[in-house]
Amino acid sequence: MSESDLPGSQGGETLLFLTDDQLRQGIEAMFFAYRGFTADPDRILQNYSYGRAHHRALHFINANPGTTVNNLLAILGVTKQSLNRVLRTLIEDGLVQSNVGRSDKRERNLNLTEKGEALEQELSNAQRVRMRAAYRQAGPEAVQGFKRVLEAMMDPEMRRIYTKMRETR
Amino acid sequence: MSESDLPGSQGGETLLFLTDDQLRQGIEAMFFAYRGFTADPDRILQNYSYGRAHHRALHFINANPGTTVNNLLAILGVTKQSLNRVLRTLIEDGLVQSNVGRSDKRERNLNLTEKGEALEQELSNAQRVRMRAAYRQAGPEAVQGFKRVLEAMMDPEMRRIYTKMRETR
DNA sequence: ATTTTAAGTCAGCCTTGTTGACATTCCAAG
DNA sequence: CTTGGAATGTCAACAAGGCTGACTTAAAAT
Repeated sequence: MSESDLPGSQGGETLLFLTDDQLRQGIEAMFFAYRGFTADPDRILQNYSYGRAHHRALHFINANPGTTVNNLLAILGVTKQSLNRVLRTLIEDGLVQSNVGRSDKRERNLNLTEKGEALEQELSNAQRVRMRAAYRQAGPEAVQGFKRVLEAMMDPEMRRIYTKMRETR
Repeated sequence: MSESDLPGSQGGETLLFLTDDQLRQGIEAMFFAYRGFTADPDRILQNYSYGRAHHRALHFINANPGTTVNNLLAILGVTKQSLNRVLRTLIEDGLVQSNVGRSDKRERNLNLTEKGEALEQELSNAQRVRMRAAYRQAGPEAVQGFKRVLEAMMDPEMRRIYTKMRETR
């Protein structure tokens, strides 16, 4: 309404889809989809009386074995007190192992134990099942686009971290 | 690793992109992108000492003028106690108006006041700026795919609500 | 007349985020 | 060798926003 009553397309750079309503739809799609995205792990976590924060820690320790606390803080974007609370219970419960760094003994290298890997697997399996179904339903080209838009939506620093992680895999 | 070493594409139904690593990348993309998605409104909300919950209420009242509390509960997927806490402050602060229903006097019809519309505009403007930039960067085909995957990721009931809202617009 | 529904409220609990203060350990620079 | 600063961890207190359970009021439906 407020812009772009322009009709037609000009191949790859249309403005047609940038009406406020189209953008609102995208916003709502993100909202509803994110709920689905977290629903399955959330259900599983209840059985262990853990929360989403525990899942995130498990996920990124698994993705970056031997990572330090500081690095994890940068990825998760929370305070160290917040992370520490979660990390402590995971260590106490024997899901995460924290080893003093070899070169710098102030640092802690974090790794999943077998038990930790098992839960991480259970959680990400559930999440992958939904992702796989969605990908299959939407088709390969859609998946390309999906990732392109999500990447463009990230804060630059997060995109940097995201890109680095996918490279070292 | 666990499936699909099949090479090549078969036009629209490949399995190539469904490796666990590809799926994990999608999961991480969702995580990092959602942070970007909420970052701008979150910053604004601090100035008013409101939270994300207030934003969601404002958004969906704006999108469904005259909606009832029950309807809003279904959309947001929270308990009425949770919603009521947020709604009460918005009504007290004069952002939302609650009117007894005409046909059914048990119901309350919720609408934004001018003040409420102003804040909703400020918030969704900030969010749209980022969406618009991301859309433009990714291109129109990508946006199509983005929405297709997100829709496929929703719980069926949420997809129903999402679809209905976009129709009545 | 009774039951059900919509809305609201009170109390209490949990998770997960925040600040601020402070201790410890240890690297590195002066 | 000492000292400054970085990395880690911990304590306390607090807030937002979820949750459950119990209960009231008003109005609609049966």
